[in-house]
Amino acid sequence: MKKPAHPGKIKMSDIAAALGVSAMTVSRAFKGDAGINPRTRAAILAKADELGYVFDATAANLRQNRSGFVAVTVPSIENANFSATVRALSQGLLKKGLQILLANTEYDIDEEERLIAQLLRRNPEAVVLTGGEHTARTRAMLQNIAIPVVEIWDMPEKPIGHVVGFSNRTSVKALVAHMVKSGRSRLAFLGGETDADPRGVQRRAGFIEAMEDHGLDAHRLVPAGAAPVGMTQGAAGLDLLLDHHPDVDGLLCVSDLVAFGALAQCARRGVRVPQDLAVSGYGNYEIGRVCEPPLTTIDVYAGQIGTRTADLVVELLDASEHGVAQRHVIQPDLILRRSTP
Amino acid sequence: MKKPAHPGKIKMSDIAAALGVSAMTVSRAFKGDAGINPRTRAAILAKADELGYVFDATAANLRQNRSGFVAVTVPSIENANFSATVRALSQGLLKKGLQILLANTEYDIDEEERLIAQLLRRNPEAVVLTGGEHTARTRAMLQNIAIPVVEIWDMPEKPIGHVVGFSNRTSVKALVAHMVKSGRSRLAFLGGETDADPRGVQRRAGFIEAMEDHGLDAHRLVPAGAAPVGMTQGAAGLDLLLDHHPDVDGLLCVSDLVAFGALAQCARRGVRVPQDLAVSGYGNYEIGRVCEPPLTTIDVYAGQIGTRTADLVVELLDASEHGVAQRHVIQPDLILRRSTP
DNA sequence: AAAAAAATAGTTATCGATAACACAATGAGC
DNA sequence: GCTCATTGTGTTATCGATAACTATTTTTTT
Repeated sequence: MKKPAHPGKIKMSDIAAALGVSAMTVSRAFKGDAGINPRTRAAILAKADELGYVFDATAANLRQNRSGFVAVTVPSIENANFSATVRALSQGLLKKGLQILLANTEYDIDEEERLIAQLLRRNPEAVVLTGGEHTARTRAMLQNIAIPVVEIWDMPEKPIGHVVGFSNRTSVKALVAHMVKSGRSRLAFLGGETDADPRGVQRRAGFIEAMEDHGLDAHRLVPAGAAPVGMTQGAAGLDLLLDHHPDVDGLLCVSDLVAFGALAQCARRGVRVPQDLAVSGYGNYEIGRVCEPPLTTIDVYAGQIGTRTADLVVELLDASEHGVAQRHVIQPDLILRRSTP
Repeated sequence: MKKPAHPGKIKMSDIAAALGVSAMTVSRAFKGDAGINPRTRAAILAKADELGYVFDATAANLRQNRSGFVAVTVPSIENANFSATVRALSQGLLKKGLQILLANTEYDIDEEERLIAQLLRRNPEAVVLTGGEHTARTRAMLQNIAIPVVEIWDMPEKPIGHVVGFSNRTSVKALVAHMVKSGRSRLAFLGGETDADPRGVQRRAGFIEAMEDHGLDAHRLVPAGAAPVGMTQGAAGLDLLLDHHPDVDGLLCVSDLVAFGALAQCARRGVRVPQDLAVSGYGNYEIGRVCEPPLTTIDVYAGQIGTRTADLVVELLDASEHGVAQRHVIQPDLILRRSTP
């Protein structure tokens, strides 16, 4: 007689043996109430509790070919916008018993490729990618996969599957329009020059486009450094800006964090906002509401992206048939506050 | 003949059949180089790539009784301190091929209990809990479990297993001492009155204790509302403070976020910091470095907590024997900046 | 060249839960 | 009382990878 490979673990058959029923009956007791005598069921659950039984999802997953996992990648969970999305997504999926398998790409699509390869080994039921830029191998891995793929936070031209996002590029136009309308024309853009953050690049491109639409010159482009760019880079960026373009009268920043850094530096240098310099952020972070002056910004509804993605994933998993690729467009809103006139 | 339950999926035996070898040989090709001819191995990997084979970790996990998962709970991933810990933890574990299974408790220990029960079903190899307060059932579930349990971000009196943390209570004393030494004595504490955030409660308790140590009165306690408390609550809290305790000359806040909110409100009300009011934060968030004036704070080394926890978990998993419960104490540091004299 | 050791590959059984089917017991309808 | 539907439970095989063992080369040693 062979000894068991994993000794000591309590399994369904142990409960079954203790009660003189079959393992199948125990299995049924743990699922829906389908076809089991309530008394038997109660006895089984009581005994399971008594024995300290822990359901083994791994075995069930293998047999059923359903993992209950949704694979999710984000550039960095430390970014408040992304963590808001992940939290909402997580909450939405939890209601349906789905667990998130989260991976940080660190703003690197090669790392994303490696992580996705790892995640796929765990049989996720859907894949959610933040951003629309991926390596060729990533696309190949996901192109013909049998599970839903959702790209979020972006509006890729050739999406892999479904999309829940918005156009970073066009959303900037509202900011430029507002600045121009209120009399500013020598506008600058801070950030968005590093390929690692495609959303930043697109915002910058949107700035240039919008300026040209208004017949204005878009040469005031200030780099903020490698992603992730935060408040510190915003402060440094403002110094750069005033060095190179002292005539500037309006500044658009790639995010509220950068804008706040710039704002703080303005305070130190005695630059009055918005009188001397109008400043806008992007993303509607909490800080933009609280700082002085509060920041004009674009709300991209990070939480809503997560919620809608969760709804979409649930819908796709419920529908047995693969419908067409869906494209959910979130409409970002311009939030006017006192940092612009 | 029965049809397969999960049709279409490519498995090791398909690769084996295509090459005229056994499934076991394919399995060996995917693990370390142990005992397999390099040529055979190369052929197998090539064929696997050709067929688009994806390793099924679920099956391997079941057979080996190793999941490669570490279960982690945090109050909220949206808090920058916790997300820094999670990111560092994630990176440290990734090197050893371990994946994080993350759950947000939303500052609720009953929710934590439910989430842990779910997480345990997936056979995690270790459990990491943020905080040291748990329900009785949570403790029961984890007390006699065969895997390492680590509590972080706290210094519980009766830990479940291992600990990587610091004393929220005593770390506040350095702040009070600094304020007193620089001539402030009518100190207030903002936040930490809600049980949902035990770390905040402990910081507040530490404030009261420190005040008594200095022979000062600790009645200036201002509530900041339900967890999570952020910048918005800090701004509102400052108004409350000045209403009830207009004589205050030093303010300790439960976090840098709250402190920043208070700071912004000071700017609006014309309260000069630090001349009229010294302000300190807690946690050394990025904002405290960038705002004006920069915040005196306590650095609790959130990233380091994650890194050390990852190292500990890896060490515990490598050691076959269960050693004694370890207690890693992180030493928080006082960071002096211009928000205090 | 024979014996011993090492390298390589195959066989079988197993991890734990459950789908699919088979079967017994109970109740309804005539 | 007898058939038929319903409910509750048991049996067997299976998901895919791999540990443990056995068997076959190939290489090394004496």
